[in-house]
Order: sequence, then C-alpha cells, then structure tokens
Amino acid sequence: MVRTRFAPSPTGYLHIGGVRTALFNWLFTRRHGGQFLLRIDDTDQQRNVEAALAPILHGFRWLGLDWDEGPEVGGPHAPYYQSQRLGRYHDAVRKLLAAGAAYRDFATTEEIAAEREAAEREKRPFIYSRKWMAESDADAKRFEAQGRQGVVRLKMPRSGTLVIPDLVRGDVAFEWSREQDHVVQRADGTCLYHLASVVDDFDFEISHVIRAEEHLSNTPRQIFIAQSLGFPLPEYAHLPYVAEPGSKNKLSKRKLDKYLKNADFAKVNAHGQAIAQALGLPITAETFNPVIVDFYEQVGYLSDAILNYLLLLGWSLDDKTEYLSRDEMIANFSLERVNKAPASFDPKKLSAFQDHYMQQVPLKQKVALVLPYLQRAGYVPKPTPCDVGPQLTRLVEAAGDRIKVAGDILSYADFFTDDEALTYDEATFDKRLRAAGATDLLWKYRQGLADVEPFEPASLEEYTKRFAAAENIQLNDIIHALRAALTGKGVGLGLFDTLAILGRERSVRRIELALERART
RNA sequence: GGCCCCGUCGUCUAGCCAGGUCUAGGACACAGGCCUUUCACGCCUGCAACACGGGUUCGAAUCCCGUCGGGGUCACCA
Repeated sequence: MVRTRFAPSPTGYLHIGGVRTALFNWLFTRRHGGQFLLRIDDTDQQRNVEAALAPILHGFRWLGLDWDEGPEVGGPHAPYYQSQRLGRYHDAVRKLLAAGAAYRDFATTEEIAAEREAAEREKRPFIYSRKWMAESDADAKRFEAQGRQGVVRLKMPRSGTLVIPDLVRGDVAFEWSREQDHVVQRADGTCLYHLASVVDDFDFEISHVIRAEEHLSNTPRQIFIAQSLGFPLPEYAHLPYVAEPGSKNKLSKRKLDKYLKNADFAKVNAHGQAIAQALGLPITAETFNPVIVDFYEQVGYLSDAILNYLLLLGWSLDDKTEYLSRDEMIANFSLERVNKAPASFDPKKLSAFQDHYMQQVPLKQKVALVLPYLQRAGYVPKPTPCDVGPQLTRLVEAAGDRIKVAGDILSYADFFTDDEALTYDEATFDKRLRAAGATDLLWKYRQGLADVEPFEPASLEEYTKRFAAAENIQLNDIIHALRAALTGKGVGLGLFDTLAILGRERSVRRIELALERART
C-alpha cells in the first residue's frame, strides 16, 4: 500500500516550491491508489499554530490536493501534529539509548565549537570526540554535578558505507564516518525534527518519502535512526528543488527583492498587485507575491493551470505533451520520469498555462468566476441586481481571452460606473478627441445613433460603415475617437460590442460628456 | 573547505539506461510577418542548445576518464 505525506511547517503561507513537492506526492499516491497525508511539523513552534496553518490548508483545498489523513480530517493515526506526539519521540529516544545507538552528551556549546574550529584549522573533517559522552549513569551524575546540561546524541557508526537507493537519483553512497553525532533531544527535553520525522513516518506507515533534495544529505542519519529502532525503511525519492527565475539557486521567499529585478517576475507581480489594490486587499510584499500560492488565488488564476505548470517543472510525459487534465496527470505520473536537475520557476510560462486554461472555461462559468471581483471592488452591489447578469455575460463574452485571470475583469469596471465618473487616459483623449475635426464627426455620429435598430453589434457596424462612407473618411477615423469617448481608453473591446453593452442611452451620454470635455 | 547532487536553445524539456533514424524535436519567451477598428487571440516564419577536453567505436548528446561550472548540505531549524 502506497502512503505518502507532505509535512508543512505552520509558517502562514504556502510556498510554490512546497506545492510542487506536495503535488508529486499526491500524484504518486493517487496513481497507486494509496493515501496521502498531511503532517504538521510544529516541533519548535510557538502558539499560533492554527492561525499559521489555516492559509496552508486553504491553499491545498483551493488546489484540489485532498488529503486522506491529517489536520481537520483526522485519521487512524491521529494526532498528526508533531507537537502532540512528544511522548512517541521520548519513547524512541529511550529505545535508542537502550540500544546503544544514542548517548547522553554533556559537552557545552563552546566545547563543541572549539572542537569544530580545531578541525577546521587542521583542515580535517569535524567529528565529535565524544569526550563528554556519558557511558554510564555515574558519568552522567558526575557531569551534572559540574553543572552541565545533557542532550542526547546519535552514536553514529564510524566506518562503513551506506548506499541509499533513491527512486529519482539511483544509488547514492555515503561514508558513515563523515556523519555527525547529531542531537536528537535538546537539553530542555524536546526532540528534534529528524527523530520526530522518522518516528512519524513509521507510525503513519509511510511507504514512500518523496521530498526535496535538500533532505538527501539528511537521509543517512534518518536511516540510522530508523534502523536502530527496528523500523523498516521507506522508499526514498529526492526531488530536485525549484530554482529562482533565471538562476539555479533554490527559490526562497526571503529573496523577493532579487526576484523583482527579474522583468518577467516583476511584471506578473505588478499585475497581481494592481488587482489586489483594486480589491482593497490588506497585502504586503512578504505575504503577497508570485512565490506564494495565495497570490494566484486572489488574483484569479485557475488551480488547474498552476498544477499543470508545476507538474512540468521537473517532470514530463514525452516530447510534446503540455496540457494534462488531472485524470491524465494521475494516470501518467511516475517517479522514473522526474528530472534530476533543478528547474527554474518561470512566472511567464505559468501565465501561458493560465491563458490556455482560461480559454477553456465556458462562458457561464467565467461569468461566475469574475463576478465576485466586481463585487469586492465595489462596482456591483451584493446581492447582484438582476440586470447585471446579462450585461456581465455580454461583457465577458466580448472580452473573450482578454480576461486572462479572473481579476482582469476590473479592467472593464468602467462599464459599471456612472457615466459622469468615467476616467480618461489623457494622452489618448488628446490624440483622439482633440484632433482636428474629431468632435464634429462625433457629434454627427451621435445624431445617427438614435435611429440604429436594433442597437446591436451587427447593425451598429453597418451604421458606422455607412457613416464613414458618407463622410468620406476611413473607419479608423471615427472608431478610435469613439472608443476614447466611450471608455476613456485607447485599447479595449471591439467597438461595436462596447456600444451594444453600454446601450443607446449611455453611449450617447458618454459621447456628449466627451464632447463637452474636449471643448475645455 | 568536507560530503553529496546536477550540467541539452534565455527558460521548461524530449532524446541518454538498450550509441547510428539527431544537419538535436516540442513548449514558453523573443524577433519579423499575416489577420485586424485598438488591444488580446489565432496563424506563419525566424532566432537559439548537446559545458570543455581526452578516450572507446566505422559512428557519441548518448558509454568511460578527466577538467570546468552550478547547486544542495554541513544547527540543541524544519
């Protein structure tokens, strides 16, 4: 039975690299009909675990990565919080001690540091001398009498080779003699991550440990702990980490300033920030940026696009498949096809996947996706007035694939504002409406609008073409001025759609307002 | 620095294990063009890579050795 886990620390946000790791675990599990669990690594956490965990669980739910056991859903091995499993870890420490696989050590931090420095000076690898190792209770009493505090260290083998079979990397060899006597229990009695992780993986019957490669060098000590405790070893698969945009360094939430110097990253970020601002979200750069999953949800990305992009960051099906549905992902995922080299996170390519998936969304669904943004930004009241639905549907249809993320609807919010409140792009207004003859043409055009029947794109186009012919001008000569008058912008929807959506009365009104404005 | 991992277009990658079909394929990005009422979409074209050096072989992106380069990790963090 395949059982995998993802073990987030309650940090308050879900990192995009973490999601990639979680996704591979989830996919592998679903592929093999097993269980995927969430374990909370809060061994050194403060008080607000629940609050710091909420956004992470929310992110998983939004992405559709469901877990079979863990927080909120429970399970036969509960609790799934490390902070609530301390007794298990203490049992393990006792067993390790009894088996001679660990010892109580009374060295001070300074003494260890001195040994390390000496080793560095002599250019030899540091290995603890075990000078303050208590081999008996009497030793321990003697050290304690000196006022020393004891920790528990692993008594690592000092010879031999360990070969770790890794499902992604093949066999990886380590020399035991290079491994440190790591601390597994602190002086205050609390236990450390490696011990806790091994114990939990055993308790939760984890069959495959699929994690990022920064854990590869931690694996020998974990194997030592597991073997000393008599636990069967899980299979290991160490995934390449997700790298920064345009570099091979590990992606980190702390280096945001640096990423913002990357043009693509900055562009995606700025786009999202603008939407967030329009929504009045209480955001800071630390909590809202393209490294954090919540960013994408708030801005209105599709979770399918995120997942598909992340899947291809380190995995591929063949030489051409780009788009995979969830079922296809599950049916085809395999650890054998995971790449060994790190892959750079490219927000531009993610956007490309988003474009693609957004184009697949049926109109009705797209309207539903987009409506909350207009409401939250205050353009449409809640509950939705009944005339908004049809108008919004027409708008979304006319906008077509200009709406790349749900939040993009805000670019068209002017359709929902009072005509008097319309804002104008000055450069466009000057160019199109203060040009010679522009106002005369518009004035005449407006006159004719009264007789267009029906007030729909086709007949509007016909009228406009007739108008241009009669005036002996190019269609362009009237269209650009009209768009500027109706929307205040130089770019936007098709002009005849714009007219139809606004309706006769508001179109006329906006033309009049623009004419008036052009005179001043 | 020690240990470990990795190295195909700017980026994600296919090909590598089982050498020839690879004058290295696809995608994103970029450039040019077409379409067109702007923008976006779409379509077409183009640019662009086997880190380097040896070896093995009739033949190497693929196998071997070395070099260089990049990264991860070396906590009483997770």
